[in-house]
Amino acid sequence: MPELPDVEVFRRRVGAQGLGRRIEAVDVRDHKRLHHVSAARLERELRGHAFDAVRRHGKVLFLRIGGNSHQLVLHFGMTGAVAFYDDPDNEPAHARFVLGFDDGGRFAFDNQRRFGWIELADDIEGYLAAKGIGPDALAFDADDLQALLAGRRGMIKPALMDQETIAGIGNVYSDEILFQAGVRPDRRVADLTTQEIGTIHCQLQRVLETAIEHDAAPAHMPRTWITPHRGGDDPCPRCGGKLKTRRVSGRSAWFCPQCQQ
DNA sequence: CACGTTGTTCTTCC
DNA sequence: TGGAAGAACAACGT
Repeated sequence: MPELPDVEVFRRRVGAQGLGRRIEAVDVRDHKRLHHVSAARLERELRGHAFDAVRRHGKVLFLRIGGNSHQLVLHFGMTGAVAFYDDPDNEPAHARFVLGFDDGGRFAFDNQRRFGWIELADDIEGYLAAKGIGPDALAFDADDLQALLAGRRGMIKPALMDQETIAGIGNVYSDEILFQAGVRPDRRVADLTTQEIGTIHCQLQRVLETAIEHDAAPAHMPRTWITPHRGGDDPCPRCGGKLKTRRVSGRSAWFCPQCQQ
């Protein structure tokens, strides 16, 4: 489920392998992935150009098209990745959008469950403003978080997941942040102390940065994390007690009732 | 085969 | 009132 760490890994992949390569073929395999842009327009804007910059904001990836300075916008929904490959046999199984470079290499937007989308934007700031997407989760301090959460009446987990409040955190990492911070997902934001919000901010940074260092692969996360134990009968990695799951705001939250208050 | 997963949209509710 | 939460939706592999 591509959240901020996953998309950051994709950003680095594009930065390392996707810049400066001239695009000569544009292959839209699934037209329903295109939002507010036709395949013809996309082909016209991409062909003959190369990406010259790549940025991430929250869960959204922006590839700047050199020459016209438009942004190719990628959102992955709940599944997906970007892939570079030379041998067509190495194409990912669910490539919905494929670019061919003039050096023979290819780029694929892989999106098994087709909840992702592709757009074209004039500029990043305008796109984020139009979508109402809030500040990136790695771009603010504890005081900012305090301000972002001020006046909220709901629970902390959905607040962390609200992309208009904070961009980049989804179901899995919100649980991990709250587990590390020792705060239950269903705690009311209004009842949190300044110190608890400070702890949440600290863990938010640490969890996301650590996840990026581990290539956002759940199996590679520290054993002291709850993420690798989601969905199973594993005991709490911290106290050995029984983990609990509960629907919070329509999502399954996993937490430890002993370690989290 | 019901489930789980995301963002969006609509509805319900305090 | 309006902010939150919930339900439905779109897709598909397990």
